[in-house]
Amino acid sequence: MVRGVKRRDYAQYCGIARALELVGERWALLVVRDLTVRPRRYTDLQEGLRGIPTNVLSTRLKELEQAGIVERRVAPAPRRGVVYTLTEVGRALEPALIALGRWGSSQLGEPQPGYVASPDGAVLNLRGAFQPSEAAGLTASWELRLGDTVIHARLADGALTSGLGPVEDGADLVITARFEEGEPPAYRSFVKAAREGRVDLDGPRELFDTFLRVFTYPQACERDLPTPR
Amino acid sequence: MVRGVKRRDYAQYCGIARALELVGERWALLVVRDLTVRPRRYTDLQEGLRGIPTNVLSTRLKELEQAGIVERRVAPAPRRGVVYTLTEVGRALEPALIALGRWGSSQLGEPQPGYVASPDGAVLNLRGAFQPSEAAGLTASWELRLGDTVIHARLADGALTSGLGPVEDGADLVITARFEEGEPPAYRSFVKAAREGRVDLDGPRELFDTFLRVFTYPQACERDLPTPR
DNA sequence: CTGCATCCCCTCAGATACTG
DNA sequence: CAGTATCTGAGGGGATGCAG
Repeated sequence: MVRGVKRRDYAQYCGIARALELVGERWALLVVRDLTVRPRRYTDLQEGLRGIPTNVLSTRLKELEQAGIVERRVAPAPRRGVVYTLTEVGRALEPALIALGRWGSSQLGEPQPGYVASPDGAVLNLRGAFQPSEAAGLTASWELRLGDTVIHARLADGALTSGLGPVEDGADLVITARFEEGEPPAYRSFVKAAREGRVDLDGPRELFDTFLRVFTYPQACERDLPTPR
Repeated sequence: MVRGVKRRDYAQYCGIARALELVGERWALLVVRDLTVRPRRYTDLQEGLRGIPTNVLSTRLKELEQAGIVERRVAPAPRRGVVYTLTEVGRALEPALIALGRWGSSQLGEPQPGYVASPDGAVLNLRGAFQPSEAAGLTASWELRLGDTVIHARLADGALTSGLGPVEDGADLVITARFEEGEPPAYRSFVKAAREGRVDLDGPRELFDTFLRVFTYPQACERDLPTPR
């Protein structure tokens, strides 16, 4: 073992290797994903990341805090407790998350039984599906309803803001997905439903076509999930 | 354990989670990084990823091939052997690699003793440093010499092509870094040398300033910088 | 309740030796 | 050159305990 090199380091002076050292551990980027959308408490994260062992979540949060990516704060009077947020450094990971989500979405097969979908994941996948070139100059707002999950997307002269919850002062178009049995409330499922016409619209129909152009991409590289060995 | 969910899966119907299932294992994205720049043999990869255990490299390559990211081919007559390349799906990971590298570069400290730098990593980090807005409409070519590593970058009306080796029919400007003792031939070290004037130029000086504008981003702890000759 | 810490178990990574 | 075989230990998965 060379001096100055911790065992789990890659020992490469490279941005990609450094990124993987900091957020390459298991579950780490999913923690960042959820915190990118909104601040969360420990138990919120446990729910959004269903299946994460409590000791792993605890360890990741400490490591991410140590790395200056996550901030741990004690919440004020009503609903006291601990709230985790991203630092500026942590928020700077969003482009990487979006790029990974863009690629991974193209590699999603059919939802497996037992698969879940977190609202935070849906927001990030929406942002990954966004096609700026199709949105140039547009101004409009949409409200997407994926089961209990409500997402807003607003274009102001082609610039996107998006997040959880409804659009303030009403969306131009509300799109409610009619999910089938067992279909998780993921963004990908929402797009599938929209393409197949399994949606209810409240607003001008042409804005629905605009939505499909601006917030989806051709699912060229589709493939099935590998069969368990 | 729920049916249909392998133990190491995240069991989330989310593009980011899917990406991490496919390329989130240790060393996996670094293998893809090296293959993004050029096809490589097994031993090439071992050298570029110094420190990777041979059984892990072997396992990762099989997994990546299984996932349709990497292709294994037997090379033709001269220099027979096995050559690994990326598939279309694998090449589609480049934006994610670049985004991760951009972020990770901002988190790189001083090079630790024992750290190495692969030529392939330098190319990807160059692409991550590229600022399209600063390059709009520009046409020019640079050759960067980082020790034994030679990188070319060519702008054609603002569009970048880059890779290893010199520019065909000569670069407009050749920039040779004068590295200090122990400084690894990484892109970040090259930028540092350039900013501190530790470079030799062969070509018009104004193209050097253009290079700094187009291929670097502000890094922490910037100070007044001496001008190179 | 929330926010962890501790336990055991087992998988996978690290290191090294060896082979078609 | 392109891996396989084997051993060991770190770290993740899962259940449980417990303090504020």
